[in-house]
Amino acid sequence: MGYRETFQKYLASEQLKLTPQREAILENIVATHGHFDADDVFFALRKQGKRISKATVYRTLELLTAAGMIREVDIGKGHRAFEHIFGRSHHDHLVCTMCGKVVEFDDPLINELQDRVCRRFSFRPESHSLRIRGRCASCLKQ
Amino acid sequence: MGYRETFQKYLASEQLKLTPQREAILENIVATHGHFDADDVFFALRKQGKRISKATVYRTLELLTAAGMIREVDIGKGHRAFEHIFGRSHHDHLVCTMCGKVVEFDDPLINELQDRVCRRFSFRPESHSLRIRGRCASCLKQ
DNA sequence: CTACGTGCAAATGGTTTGCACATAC
DNA sequence: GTATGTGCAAACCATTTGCACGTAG
Repeated sequence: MGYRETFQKYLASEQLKLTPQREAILENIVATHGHFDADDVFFALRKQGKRISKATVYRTLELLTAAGMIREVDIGKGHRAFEHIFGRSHHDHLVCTMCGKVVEFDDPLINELQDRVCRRFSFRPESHSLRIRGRCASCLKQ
Repeated sequence: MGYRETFQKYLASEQLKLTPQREAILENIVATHGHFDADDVFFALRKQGKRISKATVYRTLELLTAAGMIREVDIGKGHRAFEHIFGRSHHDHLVCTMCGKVVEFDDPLINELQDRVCRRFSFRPESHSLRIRGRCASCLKQ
């Protein structure tokens, strides 16, 4: 099932409507590699000449999160950033403290750890977010 | 070396002064178990009858972070939270998505994972923050 | 038709800043 | 004495909200 259908289905299930704005925001997000924030989406659509407001962008990001189509990531900035989830496997982030470069990685050890910790404290795991900070190779050279 | 000395030493090294406000903030923080934010510190000191402003609290939290005496933690709220580091070993957080309860844990696997990932991408690790979200035992019962 | 959605502008709320006065060193 | 620090109020800035108008279903 494509992302348009997924969104459409979610909207229908909540008695919500599919509007040109919501479609445009979704298309923009799917085309985005890596992270984005509300401003990115807003300005990208404005540049395309779309009629859109920031309020709508914020409201739609909320919907897409609820629909499980995007997820909030914390890279450690002052404002919220997201990434889309379609066809993307789980991953965590490695962030360079000098240049800000973000590398995505996936290591099975994290699941083992998550399960072990949850067992220990009788939690039922839902998700995790791991951010490793360090200095990347090229910054180390300087 | 006690925390007062550590702070004093840091301040001196930066040509900064030790003021009653900075002392009071530090004392309050050290006495705090778990997480706190700027407001917590501000109101606690006001309640003690101390003369203090939020601006000073924010400025001092900045200093204490730079001094490596407190660290910002992200529990996933809309605002910044901190925890003090004195005599506390490293740990990560398990957060209940229903009641908000936060459990601290430490599992050596995380270091292994951090090293492995950093080796793979040629980073020099500095720190990490891991947050596992799930449902705690008592919320599961309901 | 009518409930839901939108843009706009104003409100929010945590955090930061400019400034005149106060004070640690 | 003088550089630094403080409180206050105003400024900031991302995000949220109220409202009158627009529109998908």
